[in-house]
Amino acid sequence: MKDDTEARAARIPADGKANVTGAADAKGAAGAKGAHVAALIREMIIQDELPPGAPIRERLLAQRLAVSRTPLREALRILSAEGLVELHPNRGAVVAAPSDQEVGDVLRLLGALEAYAGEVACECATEDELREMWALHFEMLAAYQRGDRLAYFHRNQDIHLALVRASRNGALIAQHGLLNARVYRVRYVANLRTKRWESAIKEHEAILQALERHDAAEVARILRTHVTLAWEKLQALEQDEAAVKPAMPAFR
Amino acid sequence: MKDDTEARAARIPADGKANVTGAADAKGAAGAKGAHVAALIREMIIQDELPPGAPIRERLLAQRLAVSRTPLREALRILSAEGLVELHPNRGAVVAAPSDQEVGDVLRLLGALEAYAGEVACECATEDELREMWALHFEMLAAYQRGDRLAYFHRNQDIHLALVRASRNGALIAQHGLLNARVYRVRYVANLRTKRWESAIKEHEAILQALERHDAAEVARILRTHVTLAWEKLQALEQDEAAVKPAMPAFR
DNA sequence: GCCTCCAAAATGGTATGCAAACGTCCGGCC
DNA sequence: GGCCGGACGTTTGCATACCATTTTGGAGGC
Repeated sequence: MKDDTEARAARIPADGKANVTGAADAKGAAGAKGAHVAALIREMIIQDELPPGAPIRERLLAQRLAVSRTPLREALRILSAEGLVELHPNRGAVVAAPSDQEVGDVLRLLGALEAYAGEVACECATEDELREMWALHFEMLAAYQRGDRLAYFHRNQDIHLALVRASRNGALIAQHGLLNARVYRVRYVANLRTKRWESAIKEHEAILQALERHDAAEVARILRTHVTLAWEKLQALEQDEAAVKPAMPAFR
Repeated sequence: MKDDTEARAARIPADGKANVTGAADAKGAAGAKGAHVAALIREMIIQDELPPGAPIRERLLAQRLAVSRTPLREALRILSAEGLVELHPNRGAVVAAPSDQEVGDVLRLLGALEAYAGEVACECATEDELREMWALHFEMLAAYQRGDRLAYFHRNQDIHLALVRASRNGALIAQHGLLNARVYRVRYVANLRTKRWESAIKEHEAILQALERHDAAEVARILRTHVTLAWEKLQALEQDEAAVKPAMPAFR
């Protein structure tokens, strides 16, 4: 078996080809090979080809990506700064496996960021931007009607991305993209497993309506909790499962 | 003249030795030589030894830091991800020289982050943490009385750092540290040049009092604007100067 | 049978060498 | 005199080779 990752079940398909999270590599972010390799590995991590906790063997991965170890190592340093991999000195790199605590921290932070973005967007979003958000919202509704959870998830992400972009704050957009990449996989899984389609749609509608009303406080209020809700529901769900089967080993 | 940076006037002295910004290198942040070099360069940038816009010559800087080019290049990739240097493919690296727009973006984002941290701290800050913040506040007052702008600036930073830490959100603390590093120098200069000592102190008092009252909304409201105020005042000041001497070349 | 210690293999870390790209400078040409 | 073009030097980018550290397998002793 040459490519053992092919067998993984939890593979996350992306309907686009790359830059799934909208991680906007800022202006001077480099265009060297190392940055390109970093993007490749980032996608591999997000799509669960490199699952959390997996050790990264430099020589192996380098020859799989058909590059030398030097650019690969540069890529790992970049991803480490982004929080997607953990570097253990003299002991190699592993794909970051954030604890529940850390995931919660990042999600709460994301919620605060989006809330702020929403407040700013209330003041400065254009008609076109609002229209585009509504369009994405309806595409999301369409995916909901068809039961297409993947498309639903991506339109959902697109809406949040559009909202953040409407803030016109480059630093905010970049930070949001980075943090989003760190929890992308968790949110995807949470989206698949929880049953809260309807409430999320209602919240989105409320957000967009509040945006049109320029009701910044309301936008912020909803976004704060909206971002973390799916995850909290998933945690509750897992606790229930754990209560049913307490003998399950700590597999995380 | 061998070391031309020695002659710079705007050198920023740090009374501690390192980690001036409290940039908390997160858990798995690597302990290899590359990360160490990155920390060195970060300090050099923050302390204005490497001024914004300065090109970074790999061989030169490598031998000055007594390391080879490989770890130095890794360090540059890290700093690029942090937004402190810009990498131009095949054309080298330069110290990031953020535009006024970008500085404003980062500062507004920082304000939003601290506001959120303040809200959380309202709920979960301990008595000890509050006492420590008051202690730092009084140290800041002492520096104010002595006219020691450097100590004042550092105690000021310490207070904000303590506030963010009180949020107990690792991701928030880390992001705050990174963003803070990007505007550290600007804020230092703004602190030196503007005359708003008193109002800043009043605001800090109001923040701490609101914290004790668990008045999250008030804490957030003040912090939002507090962070950007010094910078805005500096911009107004520079515009006045520009109005007086309009013939000044575009020197930043 | 288990623990400990040692050695060898593998892995990450660093340094250096080579190739390609960019900027610059000088000379020729219009 | 000004402009264009080519050659040179410098600098970055990548790859490979070497070194240090860790880990793992096994053999010996308790």
